[in-house]
Amino acid sequence: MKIGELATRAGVSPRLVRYYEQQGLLAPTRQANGYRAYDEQHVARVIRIAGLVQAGLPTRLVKEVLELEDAAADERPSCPRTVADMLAHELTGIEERIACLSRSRDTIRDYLARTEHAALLSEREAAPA
Amino acid sequence: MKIGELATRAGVSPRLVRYYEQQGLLAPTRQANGYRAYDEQHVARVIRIAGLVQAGLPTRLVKEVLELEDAAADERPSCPRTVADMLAHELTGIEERIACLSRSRDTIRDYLARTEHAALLSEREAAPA
DNA sequence: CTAAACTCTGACATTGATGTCAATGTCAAG
DNA sequence: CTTGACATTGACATCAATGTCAGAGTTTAG
Repeated sequence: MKIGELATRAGVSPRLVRYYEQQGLLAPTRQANGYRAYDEQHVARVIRIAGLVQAGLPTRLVKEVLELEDAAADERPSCPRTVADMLAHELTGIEERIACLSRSRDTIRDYLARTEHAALLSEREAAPA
Repeated sequence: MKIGELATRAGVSPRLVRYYEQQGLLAPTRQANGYRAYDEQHVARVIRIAGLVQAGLPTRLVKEVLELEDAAADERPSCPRTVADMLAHELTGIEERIACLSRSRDTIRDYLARTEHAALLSEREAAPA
């Protein structure tokens, strides 16, 4: 699959896909003509990348998380202490973000529930965005 | 309290505090000399703002969420349908971010647990950042 | 009183994530 | 073969979030 299809399926622009590649987050193969070639896994990966970036992680961090997932098959991955420290630190940051977002979610949810538009909440469940 | 103390206590730069004000997120009073004056609530608010921004919400959204919280005291707040729609939409976005971050959190957590540095996890609980 | 530390405003710089445009190549359909 | 859609690279533009600096006033410590 070429970049246009990938981008459409992942819901981003081709430009962004190239940017992610430039940041080392994506490594498509190339066809003889120089076109980038993607497969199904790349679609999922781009969606994941965009989600993390959207959630406030800098691409540098996204890269590390994805590398972890890639290496997740290893049973007992080796990991120098310094890297482990970094990850533990990042983990804390992520947990803080989750806590912050959860609070916002509750705020909005409660608010909608108390307005005359509570129906929107169940609507969303029926037909998720 | 003046901007310097506020900034220190909230863990951000004075510059950022002024920026948030400029974005309509903060409305300090002024002393006779023109200095901005803050109270305890402002400290919490700035921390909250920084957290939301850090978590990937644009200031425009942060503003709306905070306004909601401010008005949360109202029992049956009125809310035009269009605004409610917007909020419902944002709620979905926030939920997606939470899901994405949660997955990253699990990835990192599992990874650390499987390395020889699992101890870092419990360390963090003892002495949170 | 003076010097250091802080504040104000306003302008300019930067970084990260994207968009856009240009010049060129490729491919598929008519 | 030609035209239109899509690809490539690279440069430039933009927007939000911040940093930094300058010039001027204020406050506080010595």
